[in-house]
This record gives sequence, C-alpha cells and structure tokens, in this order.
Amino acid sequence: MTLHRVTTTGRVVDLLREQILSGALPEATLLRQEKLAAEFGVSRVPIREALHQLEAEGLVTMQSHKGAVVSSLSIDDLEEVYEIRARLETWLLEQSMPLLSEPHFQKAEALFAQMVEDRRDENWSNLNWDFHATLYEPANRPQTLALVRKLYLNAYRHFPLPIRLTGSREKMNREHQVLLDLCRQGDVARASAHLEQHILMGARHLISRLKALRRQEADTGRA
Amino acid sequence: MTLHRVTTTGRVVDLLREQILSGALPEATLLRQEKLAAEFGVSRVPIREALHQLEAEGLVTMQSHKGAVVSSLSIDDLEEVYEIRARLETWLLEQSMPLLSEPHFQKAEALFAQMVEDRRDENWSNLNWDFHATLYEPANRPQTLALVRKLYLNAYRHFPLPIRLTGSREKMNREHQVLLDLCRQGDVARASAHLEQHILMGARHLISRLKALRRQEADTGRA
DNA sequence: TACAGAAAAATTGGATTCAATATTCAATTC
DNA sequence: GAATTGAATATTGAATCCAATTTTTCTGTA
Repeated sequence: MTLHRVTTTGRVVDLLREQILSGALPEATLLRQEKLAAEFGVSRVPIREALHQLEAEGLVTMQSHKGAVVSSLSIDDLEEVYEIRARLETWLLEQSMPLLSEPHFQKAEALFAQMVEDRRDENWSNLNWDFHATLYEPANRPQTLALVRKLYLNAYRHFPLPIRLTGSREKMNREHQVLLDLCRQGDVARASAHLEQHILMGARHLISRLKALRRQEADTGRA
Repeated sequence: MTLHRVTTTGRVVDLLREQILSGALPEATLLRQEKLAAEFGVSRVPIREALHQLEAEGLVTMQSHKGAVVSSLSIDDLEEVYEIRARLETWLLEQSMPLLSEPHFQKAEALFAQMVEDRRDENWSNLNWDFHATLYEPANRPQTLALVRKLYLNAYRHFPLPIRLTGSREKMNREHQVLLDLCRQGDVARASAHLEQHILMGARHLISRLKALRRQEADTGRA
C-alpha cells in the first residue's frame, strides 16, 4: 500500500475537482490562475498543471491566453451520459447478480438505511454511488466500474444539491427498495429492467428540474 | 471557426499521445522530462504540463519525484475494455441501423475497399475506426462515439502494428463484409450479434498474440 | 567479497521572472 | 454621437532558477 504522492499539483487537482463536482464551482465559472494561486497559497505553476489535468478529465476547458472555465454539459449531453450509464450499469448488474451473496445484501441494505435516514443532501451522492457499486462489485469489472463512476460524478455535478433532490428522494428510496428486493429474488431480467428505468427516470427528473431552473433564471434576468 | 490555440504544451501533448498510441513509445517506457525537452527543443515546463494531461487521459502514470512511464494495460484490463466496446458499439449499431441510408453504405464500402487494398499496416487502425464509426454515425450519439473511440485507441496501442494484424487481416475483411451485408439487409439482431462476435474475437486474437509475444520475450530473456 | 551507510549526481517539483497575447478604455475620426 | 484605432493594463504561456527527493556511486567495515 503506497501512500500516494503529496505534491502541490496533486492537492490542487483534488481540491478543484471536488469543488467542481460538488457544484461549489458552477459551470461556466472563470478560473483565474492568479486568484486560485493566492487562494491556495502557491505559485501559478501547480495551478496551471492542475488545470491541464482537469481539462483532460473534461471538467474544465482552456483557451490559450484567455483562461479556463468550468465546462458545461448540454442537456443533450447530459441525457446521453445517463443513457450510457443505463447501458453499462444494467450490464454490470446482470453479471454480478448471480454472484451476489449475503454480505453484499447486508452492505447494500445498510447503505440504503443510511440514505433513508440521513437527511443531509451533501451525503446523498456518495451514499447513492456506494449503494449501486455494492450491487455491481461481484461482477469484478474494475475498468467498467471506474468508467461508470466517472460518468456518474460528471453528470451529477453542476446542480446545487438541494435542487437535484427536491421531490425525488422518496421516489428514489422506493426504487432502491424494489431493486434490492429483485436482487434478493434473483430475478435478473426484472432487476435489470428496473435499474434501467431507475437511471433513465433519474435523468428525466434532473433534466426537467434543470429546464425549470433555466426558465426561472431567464425570468429573473428579464425582470 | 476558431483557429485553435497553438501552445507548446498542446503540441507536446499531441505529439506524445500520437507516439504512445502508435506504439512508438511502448508501454513501461520511462519518460525523462529533460530528454523530451531537449528532443522537442522546449523547456521542461510544457513537458510536465503535457505529462499531467496525459496522465489524466490514462496514457501515462506519474510518481512524484520518480518519473513518468507509459502506462500499461494488463491482459485482464485489455479484455474488459473490449467487452465494454462490444457492449457500447452494439448499442450504437442498433440505434443507427434504422437510420442508415445510401450515402453511409457507400462511405463504408469505400473504406472497406481501401482496407482490403492498402497493405500498409500503419493505415489500418484509422481506416478500421472510420469504417466502424461510419456505421454508428446516424445514431447521433457524440458522447458515446467519443468514448468508444478513446477505448478503441487505448486498447489498440502497445502492440507493434505488424503483430496485431498478423494472420487476422483476411478474417477481419470477411467479418467486415458480412457486417456490411447484414446492415444493408436491415437485420438488426443478426448485425448486432455479428458485431459483438467481431469485437470479442478481435480481443481473443490480440490477447493470444500478446501472450505468445510475452512467452517469446521470456524465452529470449532466459537464453 | 558482501554489505551498510554516506556523499554525489541526477531528476523531479515549485517559485520567480520574462515574453506573448488578450482585454480595456480613452482618444480620434467620421 | 458611434465606431475604430492604439496605448495601457491584465492575464496567460514559457524559460530559468532554486529546493526537495530519489537514485547512484563511493567508501569503509565486517
């Protein structure tokens, strides 16, 4: 177990990524190197290296001599990412279900209970991911899991947390409960279909909330 | 139409990526900043920024104060990447097939003819990708297409070109021909199944060649 | 000879400095 | 008065310089 590199660049990358994925730095935010350098108390060099790295991850876009901005996903892109997730996650579930055993169910149920109980929005994303990942874990597909996780985080960002949860929490809980039941019953076909619906409905909800938000912004802008 | 940024870092990224994906820089190659800087006639700063970017793309791995190496895919990882491709590309094909029209067929046939004719190995990868992409294009899934392309290139590298083509060219051509025919006939189910086999067989071939190569290297190393 | 430890060299990471490009804003022209 | 040019300012891109870390080499000892 190697205790990873602790370079300034690495820390800046982690910090910025966290702030972008959490929504603290919303899309289209201009990232000034000097400002970030002052904020973190370092020179501009590690800032720029971090920005290049985040650009490769798709989280920011850089234009030479102009600056870096937090990149945004169009609604179409967002929908497509969810569809990719649906395609890959159902596949993971189909592979893992025959291998799911009691410890997995118990872990998933514990995470589910936490999600129902913990009302703090900021914990929801991680719990939700851990819940899903637990069900996929026996498939033993590390590359796929890592890829899906990246898509998950990338799609979930940009939205102030309360917004993306409003009015969907109870629904999500019910769907997770059904998914768990179907997994326990070993009904692969229905579990997979349910998961697909779960993901695509999530996308629909998010997109409708996003559109409402944009309409609202346009209205206040006009007023 | 913006004439893109021409920064030193950007050019270095493109050059290194090209060399890695083409196999000119094989896996596990140590990338010395000073050496690369001298080679490209620039300072170490843009080299380092480029390495960070390529690390985020997964093409190199960096260890602090030790150096950067061209990252390698294990055989298991390689196989998994091919399976992801199979899962996503069949999906793309299923969506695009109902929308395929004559211009697409003609473009695909032209690319196919070029692949049959052009014996130069170094053109094969790009032609092959263009052929596949042509069939997926009507699906209008830019994110998925970009993702699959990345997986395609990433998996195909590391192998000296002649090695990965030896003994598979004729087979590939036959399979492409069948795929084209099935697409023209509009038989979605069979085309999709054939494409899946095509991709998975490609993986099997590549892996067996790779294992043979490693055995051979071990033998000569022992001798 | 084999090994441990310290000095030296090599290499990377980060700060500072300089150069190139973009933006801002005032002066000028129509 | 509006548009345009150009100087001043701000910001990024890259080179050089210094610090921190790792690797190698050398030396002394068992």
